[in-house]
Amino acid sequence: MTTMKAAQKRAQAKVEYNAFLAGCPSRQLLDRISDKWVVLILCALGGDNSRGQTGAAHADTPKAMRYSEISRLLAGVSQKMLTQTLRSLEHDGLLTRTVTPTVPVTVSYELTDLGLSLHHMTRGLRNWAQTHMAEVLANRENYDARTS
Amino acid sequence: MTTMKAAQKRAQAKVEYNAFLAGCPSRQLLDRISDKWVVLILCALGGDNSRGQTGAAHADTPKAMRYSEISRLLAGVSQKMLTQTLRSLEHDGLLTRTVTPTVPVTVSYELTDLGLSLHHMTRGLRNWAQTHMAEVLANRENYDARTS
DNA sequence: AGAGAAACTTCCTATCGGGAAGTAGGCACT
DNA sequence: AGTGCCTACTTCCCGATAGGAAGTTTCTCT
Repeated sequence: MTTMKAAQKRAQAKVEYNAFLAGCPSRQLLDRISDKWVVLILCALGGDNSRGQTGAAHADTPKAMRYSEISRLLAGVSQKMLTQTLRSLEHDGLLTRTVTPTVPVTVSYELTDLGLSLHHMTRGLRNWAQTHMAEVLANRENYDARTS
Repeated sequence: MTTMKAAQKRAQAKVEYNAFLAGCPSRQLLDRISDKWVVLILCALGGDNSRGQTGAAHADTPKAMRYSEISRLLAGVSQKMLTQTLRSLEHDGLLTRTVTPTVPVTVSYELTDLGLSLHHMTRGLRNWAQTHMAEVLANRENYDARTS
């Protein structure tokens, strides 16, 4: 990693990434995005906030949200994890952090195009969880009954 | 009404589950599937094993794999986590575990239809990680340069 | 008899997430 | 003037959890 320009390196490396390899950067990236808080934050910022509309694809209305808004929507997230996860997503360029020096300072977060592209995946995950919940529950009962 | 058909039940349940609520079962399910080992195992069993083909969608050839095969493919997974994760996926009905009493016992794992449907999501995640790796790397450099 | 192989299981420890309390800095009310 | 409250964090402590390594079981081959 010395004389090659970053852009060149990236272009060449694209073919080489394989998330199954422990040392591969794409594996680390996959590890990071395979995180419950990452998925939920992307869903929140991607606009599929309320319940319902789980099955059908509907227009995304990605919207900027304030720290406290996200905190309220993602019931159960600790402030520490929220801040930490938002920072890492900002670091990777998935969202932008904007500070407005209002009365009490206002910080808003918004998905970038890159973040939006990942949002398509996370929205799918959330929808899957909600639509197949009943099936999974049935399978669990079944399994527990068999192994009792 | 216990005579409700599964499809109906699912359709109704859809409206009720909301992964944003901390207590909702679908939230717990989302937490479980938003796990790096879950994603990688599903990718492995779903058939997109080798490197390459990062961008284009290609035919899945879900295949049964032995414990040791998975262990070898997912470099870096500990035996404990592999066993644990496979059990939880079996418990939820995403894959089947088959023991064949051969010379040294052979255990093979295979995706169920439910697991296969989730595989579509996880494959997307893996592809996303591999195709956008370069972009993320660039964003990180950028971020670090700005905040240095 | 002893080695070896597959698929775990158990134990120990390092790391990580959650809970709660503390911080900054500006306004607003008494 | 001082007390208190607001947002968006940061810090600290502790219990839960992931990882590494070694042990277990059962059978076969040498």
